[in-house]
Amino acid sequence: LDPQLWHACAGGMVQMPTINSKVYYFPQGHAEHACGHVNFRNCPKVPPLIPCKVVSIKYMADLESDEVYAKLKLVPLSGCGNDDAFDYENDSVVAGGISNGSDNQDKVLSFAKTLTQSDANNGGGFSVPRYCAETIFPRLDYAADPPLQNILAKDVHGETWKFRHIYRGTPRRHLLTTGWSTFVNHKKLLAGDSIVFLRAENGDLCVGIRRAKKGIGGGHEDPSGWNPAGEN
Amino acid sequence: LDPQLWHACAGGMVQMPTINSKVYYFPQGHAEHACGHVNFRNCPKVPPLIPCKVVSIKYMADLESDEVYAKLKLVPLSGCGNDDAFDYENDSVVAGGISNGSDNQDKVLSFAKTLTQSDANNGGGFSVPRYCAETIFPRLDYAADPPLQNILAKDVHGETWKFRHIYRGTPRRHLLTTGWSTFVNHKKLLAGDSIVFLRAENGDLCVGIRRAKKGIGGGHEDPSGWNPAGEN
DNA sequence: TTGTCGGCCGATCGCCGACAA
DNA sequence: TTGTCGGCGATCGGCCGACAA
Repeated sequence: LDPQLWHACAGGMVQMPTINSKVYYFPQGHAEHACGHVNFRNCPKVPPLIPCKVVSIKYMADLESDEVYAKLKLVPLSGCGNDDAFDYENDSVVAGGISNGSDNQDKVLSFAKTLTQSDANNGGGFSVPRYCAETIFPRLDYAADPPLQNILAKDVHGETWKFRHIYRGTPRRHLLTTGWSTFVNHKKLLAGDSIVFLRAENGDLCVGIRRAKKGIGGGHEDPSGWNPAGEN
Repeated sequence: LDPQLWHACAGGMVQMPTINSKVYYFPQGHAEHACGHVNFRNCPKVPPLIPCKVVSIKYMADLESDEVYAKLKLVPLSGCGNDDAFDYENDSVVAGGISNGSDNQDKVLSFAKTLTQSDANNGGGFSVPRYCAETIFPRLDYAADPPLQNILAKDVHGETWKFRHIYRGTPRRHLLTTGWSTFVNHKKLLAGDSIVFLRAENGDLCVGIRRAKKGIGGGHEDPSGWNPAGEN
């Protein structure tokens, strides 16, 4: 999975350390994200935080939901629990290296839009914000009437999706029509979920999705749905 | 899962031992049905057959395919490998007890039909053989024009399916129309698969399915599709 | 600029009797 | 008796511009 697409799907709030950088591993924080309850009582020697070095990073995407996640391999920097051997004041910890996939962002453009009811209704298509159509999508021949093209986009699994991109209506607007509802149904998208379009360095168009936060009070989103992905 | 419905779905060729009856357990035969290869070389002491007593039987149905299977709990009758302690000549082994669910068959009627192309095509409904409609389905009021009724049938999971049963056409024939294609699509039925209707002792109508044999030369079926289930 | 709506057209679903095996 | 077919009417998917936020 392309790290650029991965970061575009994960959103600008997600930062990843670089290989060989130093980080803290928080066992309790990790345990809180486990599926089942993790009981530390039987192993009371677990320290609250463990200085580690990042050995490897695998950018992954769930096969069913397309949601992105990462596997990090961490190696403790000092002997177990011997915190004194580690320099807490060293800024290189945590700040040792951060990558949000935007190192060459001048070349990698991405855009995220939260789906409206009209986008998610199987009654029709997808309203493409002008910014997205003009900066991410392939150039449209505006001499045609109406201007239209077929666009191909690869998802996080490398699967290609085909959409009909048309510029029509009064006033004119960009729309995805044929192919869109197939995508919505197959990915089980609902109003509130987000879609990410990304133009890779090689010119390929990619598409990712970001599920709406479930649970209570999950994340405040800009209600305008204007989320240029990958920006701070 | 009702043993009567289970046997109707399994078909007349399937016989089950009764609880406490004596049977032979064939480890090699069992291994041949395992998903992966079972290697007996590391345990060469496994005898070719082991006399056992049937301790429990659970009638099951696969949650996805509706295919029926059973879990048997067997207890060896003698010390491991000491075959001499067992009376091979005793007819009670294997013949100790057989149940095919037809103990009170005079009350439990069932019928199986192999689906034709016309039945499985989502273009329409299901041609109900007269015998099935008249002996398994609820009585139809032939005074109406055309005679029709809604029938409810429980599948192996206890889920209820609704079908419109109508007697129409020239010449007259029994059909299932509304509700049938929903059932076919949900169960992913194909031409060649079989459907089983069963009238339980309490009068409830039940429906089961029997997938077509895959693989090479799998089972010769009566091409007429006439398979009164549960009969010898 | 773009979200929602009603109109409308074409495709598909599915009910029907005709006909024949 | 029942499997297959063509017809056809109802429903639905989905493309469209109008309109307003």
